[in-house]
Amino acid sequence: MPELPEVETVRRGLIPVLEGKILRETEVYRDGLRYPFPPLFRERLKGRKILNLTRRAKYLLLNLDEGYTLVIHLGMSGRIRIEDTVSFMLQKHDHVVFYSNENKVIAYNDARRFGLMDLVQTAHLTDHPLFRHLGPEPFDDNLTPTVFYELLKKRQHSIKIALLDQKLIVGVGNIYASEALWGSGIHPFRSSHSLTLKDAENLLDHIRKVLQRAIMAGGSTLKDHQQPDGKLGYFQHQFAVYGRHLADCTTEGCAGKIKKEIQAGRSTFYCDACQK
DNA sequence: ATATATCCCTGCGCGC
DNA sequence: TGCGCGCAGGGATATA
Repeated sequence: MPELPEVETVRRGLIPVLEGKILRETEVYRDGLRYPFPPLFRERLKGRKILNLTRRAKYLLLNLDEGYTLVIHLGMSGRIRIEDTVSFMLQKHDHVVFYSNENKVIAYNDARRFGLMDLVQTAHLTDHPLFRHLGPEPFDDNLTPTVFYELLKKRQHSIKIALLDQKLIVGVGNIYASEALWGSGIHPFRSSHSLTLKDAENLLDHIRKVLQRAIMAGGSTLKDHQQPDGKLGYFQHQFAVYGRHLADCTTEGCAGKIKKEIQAGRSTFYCDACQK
């Protein structure tokens, strides 16, 4: 499910369809997802112009006129698809459907309903309970290796668990945490505070590379996806370790096999031989 | 402040 | 083909 690159892919795919457009109508097919929809959700969205689409952590933000922001989180199974009004068919687990003034339909589909939507005042977004404690964006220039190192130093957790904590750094989920650690040659069970400045620099570099690569992959498949079925944000990745339990490690000269272990209830994939 | 367990819900793939 | 089971990429919350 969606980590930062998937949300970013969805955002980029929605821009041509939604930016500068009007939300003509919104239909909801249940009271809420993880949380109930806010009061007067449909009414307050009606007729709003979408100024632009941004992203914070794994949240997709539709910034509207009149000072509102529609906050969307895809949770574990949230998907967005684009269709034309004339051919639109409601599918199983379509919970929210937006109709634009240009006869496009944006359907939010979420089987597990771990996603969420909220409508908040743009000016107060950073005070929102879901946003208040978010850590730095991975691509933020202010997140230097030294800053990252200092953040990691404070944590008692293993480095893998620390990376999943959105208070430390946002956007990294279970897949890319394993991938970035493998790329850095850092063992997922090492304690966060044991990392040296050099380790932190190396890890930050690989987090950025892994996320960037995934965004590029999403972007390249986006064109294909957008044509017939309009589905955004899910595409085939090439993972080095994630889901490759017992397969050969692909590090050059490494004869190791990929291991899978549970950390804090989540699967971690790594290579014992080349991650230290 | 930080660490752990639990919960939200449905679908899918696997072994039998 | 069907059934039961374990597992799934997120994150809030309660509790210590």
